[in-house]
Amino acid sequence: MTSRNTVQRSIIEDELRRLANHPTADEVYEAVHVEHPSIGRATVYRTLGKLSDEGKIGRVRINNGADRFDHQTFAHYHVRCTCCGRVDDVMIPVLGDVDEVAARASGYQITSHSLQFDGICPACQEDLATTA
Amino acid sequence: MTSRNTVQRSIIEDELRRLANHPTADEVYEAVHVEHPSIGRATVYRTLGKLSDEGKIGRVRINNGADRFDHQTFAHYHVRCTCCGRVDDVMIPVLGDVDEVAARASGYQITSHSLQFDGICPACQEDLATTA
DNA sequence: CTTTTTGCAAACCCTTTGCAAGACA
DNA sequence: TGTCTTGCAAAGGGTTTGCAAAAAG
Repeated sequence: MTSRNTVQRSIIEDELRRLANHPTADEVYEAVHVEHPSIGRATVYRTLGKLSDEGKIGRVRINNGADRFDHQTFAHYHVRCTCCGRVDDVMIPVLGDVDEVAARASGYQITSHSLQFDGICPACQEDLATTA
Repeated sequence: MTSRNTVQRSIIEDELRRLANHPTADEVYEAVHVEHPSIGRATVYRTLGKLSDEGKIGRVRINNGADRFDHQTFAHYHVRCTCCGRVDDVMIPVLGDVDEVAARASGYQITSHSLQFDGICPACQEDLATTA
């Protein structure tokens, strides 16, 4: 069950790092497809999944939307623009004690939390201001 | 664009309040379907959506899973059991200042945040303890 | 009588899966 | 060689939508 180094795997990982900005699996697929039309969609989904399971990349689960993949792996939060859908990093300190507090409040054994912000990105704020 | 009071609407809302425990739209549909086989799935999805848009019920977006609906409408957080999938309330104080902090950190105009916990519910903890 | 809502089925998005062929170690 | 991975197409879960008929105001 060891991971093999295939051509596809490194192409996909490279493309994710090139795109940099939290692409969906499908966006990675589209980008890869331009140069390598033979690489299938399923391979991209499978490979991104494996890479994130192995901790080599991050997976950002978005409420009500496709998962996004992150070339960075350290813990941080994300914000999604409700106008254009883009997703950006939110560089604020990770909540240290909420898991413990939530555990006491719920009786659950907490393994993780995810905090997602929704809002309007700077570009869309501009657009709204000039349109109005 | 005013909301009309239809039979289906009140049946669906009543059923949600009876179920109480964060059902998915499909679970509400199944429950409604028992007594009212003529009510269609699309009606349940549409009605729950409208009710939550109107603020009469809550919608809980679950990472990587079907949306759930909540008969309670005040702001609170949720935890999902990674074993059995159940979703419970987490009655901890709502984070008051994170939106502002996130706005400063990201340049976004933040409209909301959602915090979801993942963990193991008391029942599954039992099961794991006795099985191991 | 006008507008919303319903029920149905089909479409939709995102993702996973079965399988035979191909690539890695 | 033995096992993992690929590519394809089909299936899957969750949800939305087009449309004509029915119901609300």
